[in-house]
Amino acid sequence: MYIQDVNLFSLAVAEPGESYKLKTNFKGWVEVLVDCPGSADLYTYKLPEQLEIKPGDILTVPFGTQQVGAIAIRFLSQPPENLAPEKIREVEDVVSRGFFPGNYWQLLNQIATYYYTPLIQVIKVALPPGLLGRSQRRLRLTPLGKNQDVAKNTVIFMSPTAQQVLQLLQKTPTGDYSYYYIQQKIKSAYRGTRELIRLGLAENYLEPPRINQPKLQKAVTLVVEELPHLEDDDLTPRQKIRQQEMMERQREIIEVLKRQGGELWQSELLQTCNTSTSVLKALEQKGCIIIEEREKLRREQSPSIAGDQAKSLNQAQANALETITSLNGFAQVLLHGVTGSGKTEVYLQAIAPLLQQGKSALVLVPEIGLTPQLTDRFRARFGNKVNVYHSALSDGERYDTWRQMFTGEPQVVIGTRSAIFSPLPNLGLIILDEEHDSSFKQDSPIPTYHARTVAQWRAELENCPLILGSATPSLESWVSIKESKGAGSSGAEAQGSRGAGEKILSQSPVTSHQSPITNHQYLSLPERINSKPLPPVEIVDMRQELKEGNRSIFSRSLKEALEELKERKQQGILFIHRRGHSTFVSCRSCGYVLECPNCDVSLAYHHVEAGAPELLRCHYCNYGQAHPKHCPECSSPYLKFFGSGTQKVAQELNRQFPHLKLIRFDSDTTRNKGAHRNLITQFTNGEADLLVGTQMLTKGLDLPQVTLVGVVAADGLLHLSDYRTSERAFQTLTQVAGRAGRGEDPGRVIIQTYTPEHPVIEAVKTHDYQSFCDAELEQREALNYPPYGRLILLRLSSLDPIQVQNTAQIIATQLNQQAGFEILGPAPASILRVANRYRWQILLKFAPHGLPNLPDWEEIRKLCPASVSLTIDVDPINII
DNA sequence: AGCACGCCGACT
DNA sequence: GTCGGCGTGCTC
Repeated sequence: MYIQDVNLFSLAVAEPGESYKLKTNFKGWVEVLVDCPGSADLYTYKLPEQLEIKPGDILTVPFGTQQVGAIAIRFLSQPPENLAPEKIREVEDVVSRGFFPGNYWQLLNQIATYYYTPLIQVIKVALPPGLLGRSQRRLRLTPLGKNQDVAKNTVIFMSPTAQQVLQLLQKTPTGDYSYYYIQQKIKSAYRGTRELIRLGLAENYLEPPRINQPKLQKAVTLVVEELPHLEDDDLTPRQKIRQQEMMERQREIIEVLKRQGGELWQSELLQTCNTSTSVLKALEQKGCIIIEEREKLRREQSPSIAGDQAKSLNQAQANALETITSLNGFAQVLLHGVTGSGKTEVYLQAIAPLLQQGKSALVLVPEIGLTPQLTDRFRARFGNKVNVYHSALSDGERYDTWRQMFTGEPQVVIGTRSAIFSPLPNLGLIILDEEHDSSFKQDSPIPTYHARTVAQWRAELENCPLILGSATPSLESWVSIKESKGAGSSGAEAQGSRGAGEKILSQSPVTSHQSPITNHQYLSLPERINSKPLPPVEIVDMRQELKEGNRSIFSRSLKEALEELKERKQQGILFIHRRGHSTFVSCRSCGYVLECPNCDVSLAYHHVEAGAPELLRCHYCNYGQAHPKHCPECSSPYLKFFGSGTQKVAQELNRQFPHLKLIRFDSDTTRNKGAHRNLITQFTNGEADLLVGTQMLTKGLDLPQVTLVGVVAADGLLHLSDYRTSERAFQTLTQVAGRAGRGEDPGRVIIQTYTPEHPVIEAVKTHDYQSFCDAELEQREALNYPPYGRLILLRLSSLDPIQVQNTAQIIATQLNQQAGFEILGPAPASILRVANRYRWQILLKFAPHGLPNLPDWEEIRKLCPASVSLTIDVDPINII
């Protein structure tokens, strides 16, 4: 079911003689992949004579009682023998043609195989939403049913359910609902609907799939030079004046059109001339203009950005650029540049020549909303050749952007992980910026792909370079470079990690190394641009602060630095691990902790604006309730807040530093579209002194005025029970620290912690990526964790706590009978219950190369009762 | 995913 | 006996 290799390429070509025959005679049959879970098989359909279909086309086909989306896979010259001919139906229509060139199919197949996901599911993440439409069965009243009197007289003969359905339909003016809706409203409604149909009061019909259509708009084209002169003498003086006026109006329109190159959208034309369609109609009648429907591609509105020229590069940047541009064909490049080293400029200059050659480039970023600055820079450099593709676009925008990529015009696509599927026909370069970021991994729904892994495959298939850029590369990428060095020993002067690492931190402007075998390259930008130093990192031991009588959440050092901000007219950033106000609320009398009714977590306290009711919110299922006045357990009024979130820190700042203006920057305040950009603009305009926020602050913000970075409590990052915790903490802290001192003034970083001796803290303090990696990798290797071992996580969840647990046990027992991998668990997830679902998991650990005999997932899946859902997460990132 | 069909318990 | 619930399996 999962491994379904569909090789279009060889089949589309087929036997030369045969395809020739097919062309002249009967069109034959086509096997299609149907969009329908639980049917990964191919289905055979007849090819209607009037439809031109090629493998890879997206179709609609009748399937059971509905019409569903399907992909044409291959042609058959004869129907399958074991299939009764009368059962074969005809293809209904073609939705989109010419998608999926050869190696794109291979990519999709590879993903389906590697991530144990049905191919159709993979296709679905690659396509823009709505392309694979499905029909909807609907029920509507007949004229008879709409007639109140008739209906009233018939009601007495009807069953209660039929009456309910009738009432429901009559309540809406159209008398029309989908079956799905009716069934939601009324239990077992279908018997009632059948009755209504029998009585002739209602009828059902099939609404064809609503497929995203290109948006058509009226365009006006000028076809004459100027308004023809016509005199009509038979008019009264009054009519003459009126005609003069009209012609004046028309002349104006022609002038405007002329100025715009003879063509404009009707809506824009009407707006600029402040007129109505009647004038245009008249002009059309005279044969001066043509009005026609034209496709209009919806694109995200971008603020106009001033053009921008290539900046001069420092030595390291120039070397990196030279290496990248000299690459021919597939190569994987790790661009390791410290924060503020100017990676973006290298990307921009690497892309520019590609566009000249008519090729396109793909740039993946962790979260598009978080990087308005990056997209702005690309737009400033490449103007309208830049397309942005991410899940926050409306369906229409996504569809149009997708079609725009499809045209083959040389362009730059910037997007989040799903943009790795952009259908760019002539791809010259793929860039993953901030490649260490975990949002490149999808953990639900399936396929649980990692954009970096898919990017590697795609770059290989397209035979183009892949650049992985980061200040804190993932251990996976780091090790793959190390391994390639070990493999390609010829001419390698830097043997092993130690040698390479010393180079990174040395004065040598760039280290470059190429392995002839794996074609991996390491490029380093060890210095910030304009030779700015990395900011010194000061670690504050909060235990010591407490000992010396400072009970505030701010250390004396941080307080001092905050005081200085205003004096020096500089700006700062405060990093807090959590959003909200307090992480939990507890009763001081009985110790009761307020918990989410749906999840096994405590509720976080959110302080809403003054006057609004105080709110408790679950950060897992978003459940919310009013903050109670008294303890629900013992009625004591003494409820206390514990743990600090962004809100509480902001409050505390306002209290202690009333003169500092601050902006809160977390998912609570950036929820609205564009809020992100606005807050950053406010900040860069100097409307605030301090930016207070969560993880979001770590992702690619470039704010030159920031000199101070404070981490209120690093401990929240350090003590999670996940093998990746240290890596993530190091990355986050290094990235936050990297926001300081990017401009003229030197920066300063203050990290507060209760465990200053922690290795992560030490490494962040010394900006020593290398020794952190060495220590961390040693541990990973000892325990066979990635990148030295591979993991597959089975996630089980159910509303029934007993059934999941039992199923997990049964599966684990079954798996234990096979060799070749280690099994951890079954274990309850660290938060057993989320949104009322109980979650268990089983972790499989095995050697990275040469797959062991992995279990037959089909068999495993059969062990799951319907009430238990099972997700197979390959190379999981979140395992707690 | 829908939507058959068919089996089983509760009721006229 | 029939109605209405729900589990199982099929859709070219």
